[in-house]
Amino acid sequence: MIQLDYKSSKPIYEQIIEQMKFNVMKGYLSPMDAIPSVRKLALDLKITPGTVAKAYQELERQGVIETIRGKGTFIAEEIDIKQDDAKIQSIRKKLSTEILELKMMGFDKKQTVELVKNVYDEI
Amino acid sequence: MIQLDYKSSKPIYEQIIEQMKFNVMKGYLSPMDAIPSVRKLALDLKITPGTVAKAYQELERQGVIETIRGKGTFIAEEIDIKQDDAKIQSIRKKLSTEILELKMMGFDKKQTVELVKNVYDEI
Amino acid sequence: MIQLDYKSSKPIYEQIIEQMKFNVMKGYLSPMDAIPSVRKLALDLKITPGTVAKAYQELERQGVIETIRGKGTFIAEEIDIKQDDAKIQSIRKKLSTEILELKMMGFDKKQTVELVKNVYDEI
Amino acid sequence: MIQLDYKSSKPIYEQIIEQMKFNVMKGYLSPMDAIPSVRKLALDLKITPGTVAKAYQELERQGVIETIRGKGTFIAEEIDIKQDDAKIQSIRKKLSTEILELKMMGFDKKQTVELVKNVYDEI
DNA sequence: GTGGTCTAGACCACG
DNA sequence: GTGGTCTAGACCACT
Repeated sequence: MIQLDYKSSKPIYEQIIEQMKFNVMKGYLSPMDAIPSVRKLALDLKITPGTVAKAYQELERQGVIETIRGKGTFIAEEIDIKQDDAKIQSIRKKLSTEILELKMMGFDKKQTVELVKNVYDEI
Repeated sequence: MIQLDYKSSKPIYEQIIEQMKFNVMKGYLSPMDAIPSVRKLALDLKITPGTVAKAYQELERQGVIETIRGKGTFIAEEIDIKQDDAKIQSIRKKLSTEILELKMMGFDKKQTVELVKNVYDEI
Repeated sequence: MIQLDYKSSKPIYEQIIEQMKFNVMKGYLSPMDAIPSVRKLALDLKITPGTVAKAYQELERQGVIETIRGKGTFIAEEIDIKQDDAKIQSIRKKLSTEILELKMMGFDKKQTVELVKNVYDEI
Repeated sequence: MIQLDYKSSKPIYEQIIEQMKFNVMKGYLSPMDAIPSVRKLALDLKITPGTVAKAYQELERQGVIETIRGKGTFIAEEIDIKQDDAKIQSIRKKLSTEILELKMMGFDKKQTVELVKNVYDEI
């Protein structure tokens, strides 16, 4: 369900956040589905519960999951992350960094768009 | 020439690297052009020389700039960053993260490509 | 009669307490009225009896309801919660937290009082 | 600067968040002012750095403070917490709980408003 | 020196 | 059993 890359410089809790979103996007997880408890996922991934808890809290803050006290954690009924202008600007800036790298490697506009289309389809 | 965002989570030295590359890409800096010394740029940006040095080292490693002893630092004569497969994979992974965010906000393929095209043209 | 919000961070038993008080305040429940047994309310709300029992215990402690052995549970004949200074201080502290949030969002005194008046009238 | 109530059921990190906001609201802390480092405040309050860090991260997320890597943490230049409708509803619900308690104690509308005015002025 | 992340435990309220 | 909070350490990147 979640594959961690321990060598990556990306924090573990961010990897969990991203892959949980990916699983929802791909339909592997549907609204109201239960997700593993903090402790269980921690055991599975061989990390400490605190790290999983941090990921879950951020996912809840973003409206992707919902926790019910004493019951467990579930995919949110309605996931609609509103198009926050500030957030789009932030993503745009990050995209800019990656696209600059591609351009420096000689990618032209068409090649870049092609790559983005492929990546989009994978999600 | 370089605009730093101290509040950004992106390290200062990475901001310098990225903007130096951007300046080359836009033609603001051409091969053989002199760039400020470590000390001068550090003074201009009001940061410690160590941070600038770190950026220059990485830029030299990537073949973007060249240091000529006793003369100073210059934009490299021939900047050709080879299309390293490992690097493309790394960029692809980062792009994937950003595009996932867009998709969760409701961006469809066409909107995403449109955004990427705009970003590409800005560089 | 009681509407639970399982996603809320407010404990279920506290939600029961609050809404029972609300029903009394609004006149939906009058002194000597019978209220559902622990088991029945638990069934209705699809929660465990223990949670309902905890709510009833606290309501009885506060003098809002009374249990008559063999007869059932009823709204208290005389509900008069005395103006305990310690309790007022406690409420004042909680109010302060919420009003601080409003003030940070730009609410001036008049707007804040207006909001409070509206809330008061709803109860 | 910060006074913790260790007996309170309110989490320590929330107490820090609230009091930091209070200090800003009262003008005890102004934009660009440095606030104690995570470690220093932890030492002062005799708690672990992790708890302070959690408070600071939430304050940053709310736009009250800004961290500059390797430099420290500062009150944000422009604190303007936007009037999020969802947030106002949430505060309204909490206010409702407190006002219900007051009403049960016999507070009439005028007394309630008076109390709120006093609390507002204290902030 | 700074904050960010993570570990390996613990206790608590809730259901 | 669930998540929430806290402790007491550690290592890391950045400045």
